Amino acid sequence: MGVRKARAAETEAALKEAARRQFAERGYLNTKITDITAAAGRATGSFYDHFASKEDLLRALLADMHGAAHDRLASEPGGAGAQGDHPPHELTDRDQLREHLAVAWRLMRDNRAVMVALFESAMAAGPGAGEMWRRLIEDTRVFREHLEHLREAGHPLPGDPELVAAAMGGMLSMLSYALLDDGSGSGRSDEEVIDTLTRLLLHGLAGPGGSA
Amino acid sequence: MGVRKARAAETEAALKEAARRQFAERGYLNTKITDITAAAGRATGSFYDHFASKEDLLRALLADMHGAAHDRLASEPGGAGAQGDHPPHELTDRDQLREHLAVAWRLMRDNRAVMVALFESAMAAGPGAGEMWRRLIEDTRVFREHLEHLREAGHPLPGDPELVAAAMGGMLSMLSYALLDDGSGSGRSDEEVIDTLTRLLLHGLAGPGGSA
DNA sequence: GTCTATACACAGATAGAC
DNA sequence: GTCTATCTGTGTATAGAC
Repeated sequence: MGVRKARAAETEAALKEAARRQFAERGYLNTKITDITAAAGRATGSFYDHFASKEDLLRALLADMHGAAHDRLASEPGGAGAQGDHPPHELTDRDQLREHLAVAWRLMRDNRAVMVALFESAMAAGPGAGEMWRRLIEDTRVFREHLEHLREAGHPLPGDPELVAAAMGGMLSMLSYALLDDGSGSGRSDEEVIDTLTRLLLHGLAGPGGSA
Repeated sequence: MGVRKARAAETEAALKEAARRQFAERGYLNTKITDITAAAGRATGSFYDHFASKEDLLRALLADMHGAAHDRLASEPGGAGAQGDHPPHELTDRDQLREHLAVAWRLMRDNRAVMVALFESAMAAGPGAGEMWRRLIEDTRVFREHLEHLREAGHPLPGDPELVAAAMGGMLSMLSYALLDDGSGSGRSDEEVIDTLTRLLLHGLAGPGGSA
């Protein structure tokens, strides 16, 4: 790779990194192109040598995230890979439910900038487009599949798998957006949130016994 | 009231009504002042004779909503009024939980425009402001209070009342935003959603028996 | 590829006639 | 109070020198 290309790659990386920082702290909608270039120490015009628009940049960030996630999965010990179906699975098992929620929560935390951006982007499209529902369904595919397996195994569910999964996903994304701010007030630990959600989703408000 | 004032009131009402329609179908952020005036059959400039800004208009719509809600409560048979504390209450009772969820759901449905607008408005403020968390806490005050009563009565909860209430509220608002579109695809009835949420929140995924 | 300077589009808001 | 016409501010995107 030539020096010129290296420089270019460096600039592109700087822009992405700056964008991530800006999105996480000011939000996607509030961040202007000039905020990103300024934070990256580059000129405004340079932005367009790498990305066609803010939306295009977001797509790039999303691709990076997916790539990283894929790499991580591929190097896992168990190595189920990208298949997505891990065999013996019950979402009604406390530890396994907790693990699923923890994975989702950490994913959101570690990629907060992209999550925030996608969220705001979908929101700005407005309702009516049904964009929000589409994304919710898509992002909770894993939950839905687990629930369908449960149902096929004869376990009674609270409702249609797709709807239940969407409800769980909505709870997660809303909470993460609202309180996953860098040290924002609330001062709740990841553990507290995950434990609380696990208990709520496993046994509900009535508690384990169901005697009340 | 003179004819002139009546005309003015009429225009203001028309603007509000048009805004509600526009917000509900295109979203708050996407709706321009000119969209509202055009839909109301008025000139652009007239808008500012009644509202200082789009945000100001939203505040007015919110006030109207609160006013209507207050009136409705005051004319209720039981008539607990605006006090907010209805005595014998257990969120662990199926019918009472369902009723609470149904009330919240219907509120969101009937005031979809305002809900959407508030949601998008808070979102546009970006995270970091903690605005989303603040609103979530505020809007789930009733849930939180019920949960605190339960806790004081010795009932074990999934976690801190404020957090559990926020989780429930987040689930509700996210779902309502995503699928409470006027006849938008999904084709789920209010009853299905409310029943599903009731079951999920009452007994969780493990079901009533807790035997699994 | 990166910069500076600038054109362009658009939404918010105002001025002044009626 | 309502209208038409217009100004302004702001963010996106491009042009052209280096």
